Amino acid sequence: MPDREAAQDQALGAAEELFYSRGIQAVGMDAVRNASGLSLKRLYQLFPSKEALVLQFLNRRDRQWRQALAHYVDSHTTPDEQVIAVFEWLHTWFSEPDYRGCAFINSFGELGGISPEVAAQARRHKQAFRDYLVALVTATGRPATLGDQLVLLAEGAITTAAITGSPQPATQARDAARLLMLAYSRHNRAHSDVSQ
Amino acid sequence: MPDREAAQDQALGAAEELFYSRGIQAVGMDAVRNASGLSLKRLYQLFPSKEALVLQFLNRRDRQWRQALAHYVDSHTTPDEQVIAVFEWLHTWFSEPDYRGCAFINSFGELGGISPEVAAQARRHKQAFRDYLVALVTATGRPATLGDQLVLLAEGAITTAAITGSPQPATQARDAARLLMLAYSRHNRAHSDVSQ
DNA sequence: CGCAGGAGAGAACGCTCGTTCTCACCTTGC
DNA sequence: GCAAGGTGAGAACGAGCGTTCTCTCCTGCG
Repeated sequence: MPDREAAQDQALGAAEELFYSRGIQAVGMDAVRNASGLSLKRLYQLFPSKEALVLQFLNRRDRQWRQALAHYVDSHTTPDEQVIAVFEWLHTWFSEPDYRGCAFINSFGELGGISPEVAAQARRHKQAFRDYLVALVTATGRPATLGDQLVLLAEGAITTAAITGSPQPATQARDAARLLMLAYSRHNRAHSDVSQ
Repeated sequence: MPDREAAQDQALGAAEELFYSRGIQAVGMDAVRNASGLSLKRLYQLFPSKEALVLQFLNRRDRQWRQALAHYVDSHTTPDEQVIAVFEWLHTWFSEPDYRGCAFINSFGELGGISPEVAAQARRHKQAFRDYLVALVTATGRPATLGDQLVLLAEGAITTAAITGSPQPATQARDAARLLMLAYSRHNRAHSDVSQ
């Protein structure tokens, strides 16, 4: 049984590339077999079913995505810069040549209606991102409300960049984020009243 | 040949409900047959293939969605109110019991990687929404830049509401939109400088 | 009244998918 | 050296898909 962990990683790597670029249902286990170099038998002793492979793919993707984001944000020092860094990182992500949106939004759209596990995984991922961004925002002394608004800008940029094929939404979202941060800055806070 | 148009509408109505709630690939032509009450033979003489049915479904959905939005917006008078009305309408949409996000984002995630036609249809729909919102924004005397930012808020609200299952993102997006409109109002315009 | 033609219901076909099985082969411990 | 068990390659299987075909029935017109 040579290196179960390495084989799993190889399978998940191949599955990620295929699932992300073509969608999940359009990719058969034969394609994963060919791309990973593993035999079907080995694949099925590493993952009991395709659904298990899909869930582990989402799990791995969640870990890697959040880690890459946090790594970039950590390279910035002030809290305000760290919030803006999120949108800068989005821009580099959108610029990847085979960028095709958020794997969790895509999976939710494709399977969320028929697979509660996939829907739950998407929910967890988005919740984790929201918690992370809200923490960055509250570290600047601003309210969580702003964090939720910035989440919407980021999510909107993710799907708009995917469909238009341009990284520009990241810049637009960053500019809007700057304006909202200004609106919520200590100096302006007393004057802000957006209630009807 | 009794009423080809009515039969098409019946088929498209059934297809819409199934495709939207369960995804496209998960719905077979048999399911469309059962839901529409049409025979398979009739279905195939109305639409030459499943792909044609899918594209017409997206076409119809685009028309109906934009018409419903425009109808709600038109019931408001001032340009500023009309912009905000977009987010109010989103809230009522998100509150529908079987809301499951934007059919075009979902279709793009599921089939955009393997069907250029589906990807193009999603692009067209989002472009039309963007043009509409930008027109509403410029009618208030504010720049198109703001329109693009509000598009991101709306798109983010659409997916966040779908995944979390709550209509609350519409309210958060509306509040953020109000703040951005304030930031871009004539009074503040000279002082806004968000460049790095 | 008879018959041609189209419609409905669903069986059938070819294909692909997820999953399992076969079988020859290779390793490995005694 | 050899039995035993695990492996790889791919065939096989059952189910489900999109699509087409069959067959029966109904309809409407001469």
